[in-house]
Amino acid sequence: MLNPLSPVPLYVQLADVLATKIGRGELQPLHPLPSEKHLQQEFGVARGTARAAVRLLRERGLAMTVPQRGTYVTERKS
Amino acid sequence: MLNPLSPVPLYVQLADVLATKIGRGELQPLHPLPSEKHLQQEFGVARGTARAAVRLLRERGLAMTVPQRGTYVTERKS
DNA sequence: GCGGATTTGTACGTATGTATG
DNA sequence: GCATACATACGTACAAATCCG
Repeated sequence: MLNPLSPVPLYVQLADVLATKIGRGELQPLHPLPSEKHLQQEFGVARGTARAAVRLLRERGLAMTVPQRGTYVTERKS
Repeated sequence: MLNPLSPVPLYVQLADVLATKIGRGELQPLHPLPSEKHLQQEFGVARGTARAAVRLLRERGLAMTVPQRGTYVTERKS
């Protein structure tokens, strides 16, 4: 899935993977993203890396996080 | 300086301390902020905590970071 | 209401890479 | 070549809020 040898940081690669899934509709608006723990296990990264990827998605406006609840795909125009 | 028992996270407290110094003019626009290592030592926090504080300052528009150079106080309109 | 599981938040430490001076 | 400084990535631990049985 992710390439540790790429100059593109793992957390960026992971965010891109998730963003692509959102774009494809595999992850739908108002539905939860996989939890940090799930992302760790699925992609074999550390939690900090998974968190950084989710943070990037938030900064891109693709997701929003509710503390102690989870992170949800943002409802989007277009 | 910082209060570990406060409900306010250390990295927020640290960002506030730096923001106050900027506001007072103790840290001036276009001048460098203390390095992450310096912040660690001066405030007795881990590097991740110092980084989080600097990140918060960037998000607040108070500072900008140049990789491998340092973080600089942002030039501000009053 | 209680207890356990889940999930995010904070904080620590360490190591390595890369660019700058 | 060496020191500095930020970037990435790993790991660990505990806290706090939520959810569910």
